[in-house]
Amino acid sequence: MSSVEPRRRADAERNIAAIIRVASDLFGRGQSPSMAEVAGAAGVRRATLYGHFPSREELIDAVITHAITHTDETLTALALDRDPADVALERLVRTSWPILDRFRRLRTAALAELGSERLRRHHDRTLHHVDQLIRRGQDDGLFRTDLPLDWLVTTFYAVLHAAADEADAGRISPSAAPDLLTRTVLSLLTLRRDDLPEDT
Amino acid sequence: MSSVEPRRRADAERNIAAIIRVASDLFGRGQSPSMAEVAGAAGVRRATLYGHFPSREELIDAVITHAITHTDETLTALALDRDPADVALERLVRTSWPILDRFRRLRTAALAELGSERLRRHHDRTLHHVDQLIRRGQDDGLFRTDLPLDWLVTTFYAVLHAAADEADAGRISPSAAPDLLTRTVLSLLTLRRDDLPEDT
DNA sequence: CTTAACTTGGACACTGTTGTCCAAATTAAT
DNA sequence: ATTAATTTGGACAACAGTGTCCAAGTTAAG
Repeated sequence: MSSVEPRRRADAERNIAAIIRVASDLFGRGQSPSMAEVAGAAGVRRATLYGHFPSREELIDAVITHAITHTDETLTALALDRDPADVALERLVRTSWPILDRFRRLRTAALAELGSERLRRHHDRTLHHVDQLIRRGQDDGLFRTDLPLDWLVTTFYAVLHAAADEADAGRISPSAAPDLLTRTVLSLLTLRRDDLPEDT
Repeated sequence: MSSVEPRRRADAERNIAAIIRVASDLFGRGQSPSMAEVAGAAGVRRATLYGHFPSREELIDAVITHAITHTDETLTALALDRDPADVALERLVRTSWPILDRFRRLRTAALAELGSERLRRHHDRTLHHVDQLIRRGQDDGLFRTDLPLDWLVTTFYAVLHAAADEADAGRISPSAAPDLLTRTVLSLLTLRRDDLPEDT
């Protein structure tokens, strides 16, 4: 991205970080905050915000870029290509589903405001993690193949999203969510077998 | 609602109908059209629109009311309380899932613009249909009970919504959607020995 | 055909948002 | 302690949306 670091002062660095942090949060909540709201939440004047991000578009772009990096790191650390696919999936859901959901919402917001063109450049390696995991599960005979991969991925995210909505609305407790989600997602993806051995 | 019919002229009646029709469509698509857009799409001047609906809020209110009536009629005609719950559910999904989804989006839009207070008066008898159907399925031992009813209802709608999004985006063909949906929803709701709670 | 209802076209005030600009104050770095 | 980067406070223009108003034109209904 930038080979030339313009030697920024520490307070500028701090403000930029704060702005991206709160903006990620606000946009990730599915809202569409004004620049004034972002600036206010970051404890900064509007002029400062515009000093760092010349336009709303560039702000969103920066937020997306940051989120991709962060999400990708998290998912990579989860080593989703290890262990049987259903085990890896459970690990993913139990520990990181809010991250996945936030990234999804951010992406939706960005899609609405930037259009699909500007978003395509960020070639979604984040979403690819899940894609590959589910495909692996299918290949290994753990996940169902009577429904197309794309559709399975879609429903997976749909359920995550629903859980996040319910949690936000306080209709399910954050502590109950992982269990609910894990069971739902696994029973959605795994092969139907009525002959399950009882070992757990 | 209205015991006093104000003796409207025929063209006014026509315009009101057109406005509600296009507004339902625009809001039901998940967009948030301006009054000008609604008026334009209805083939009417803004002044006329405001003549019938004094404010944006009242327009949305009218659209919601209309949608509830229409949706409720459709669902009632489906006689969801007849046949085994899974059969009734398949009937519902195969024939009327777009209606259900449109109503959901409308409700979301209204929630965002009117707030939850003004929306509570429309006491959601529409959503109740599905609620009762799934409960009946649980009571009859056809649907799983290892997940709470509310959560099952939520995921049901989440999957419908996802299908609608995919269809809108052209990623699944409208002809393939009912099959995909039916299979997904049924395998999500129906009982399987796999999902029995570990202990107890 | 006449009246009353309705629509039109356009103007207007008001609000919220984006984006720009600048002089003065503050703060980090050397 | 000096310099240069950065923030501040506020003003400003431009634009889009809501809601109001009205005089003149059109249309349905008796």
